[in-house]
Amino acid sequence: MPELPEVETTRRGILPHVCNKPITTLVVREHRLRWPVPKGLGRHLVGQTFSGVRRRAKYLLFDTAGGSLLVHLGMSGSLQFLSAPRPVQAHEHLDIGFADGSLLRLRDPRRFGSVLWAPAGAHRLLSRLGPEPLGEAFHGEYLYARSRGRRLAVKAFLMDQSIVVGVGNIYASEALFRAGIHPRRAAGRISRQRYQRLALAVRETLHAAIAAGGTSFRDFVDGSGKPGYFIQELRVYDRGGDPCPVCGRPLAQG
DNA sequence: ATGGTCCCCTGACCGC
DNA sequence: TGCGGTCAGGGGACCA
Repeated sequence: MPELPEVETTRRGILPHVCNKPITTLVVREHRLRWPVPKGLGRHLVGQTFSGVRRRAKYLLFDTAGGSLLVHLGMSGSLQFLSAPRPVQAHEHLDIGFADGSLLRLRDPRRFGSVLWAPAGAHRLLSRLGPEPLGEAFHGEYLYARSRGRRLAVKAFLMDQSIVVGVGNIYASEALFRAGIHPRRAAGRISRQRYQRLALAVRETLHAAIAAGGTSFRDFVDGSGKPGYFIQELRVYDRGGDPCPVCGRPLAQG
């Protein structure tokens, strides 16, 4: 499931291939994603070029002169750049074709992803997002302040995209483990000092995952079809029952 | 405002 | 080997 490192890996993989090339076609084979793919999307894209590809939270924004294509990979989505067309396989729902014959193809078996249009780069879905975990606004003091009075589990708190973006199940588990915080502890009952360790652990975990090209759990591949290798570095995610890397006792589920 | 539940969907997994 | 049931999982919508 693509979280921040996987989305960032995707962005870096396709960025050199899709910018400043005239868009000639949009083919939508399946409109039924998380939200319907907008009918008028082709009118926004065809004849334009992408001037850049940005990431905000787990969203990719493909910028054009008139607005941005907004792509979320959901649980099972991946984008692949193809230098020439190749036969369409199952779950390959959408192609953006360029003048040189190359194309960008979206595959998403579970269709929890979304492809939307954001006029002027703004969209309702982007408006309530918290700070980027690798940016300056995210730090221990921030987490401490936002968590006061909150009774939900710290893991759910960390996965709340209005608190901090990009952290999902995998990296929440890993960061909490690295910080030595139990995932079910109430967010409001964790000390300032521990939140400082947690903020650091989130940053370190995400940086390491990006450096490894993301985590290929199930079937994540980057923009050129290559898997990521961070799965080899996961210490606790999906390892319920395995021995704890620190104390040797069996890890609990979730 | 907060927190809990439901739902979208497919593939993996399990028991028979 | 085949088949039906169950469940995960991002995150918005909805409800108490």
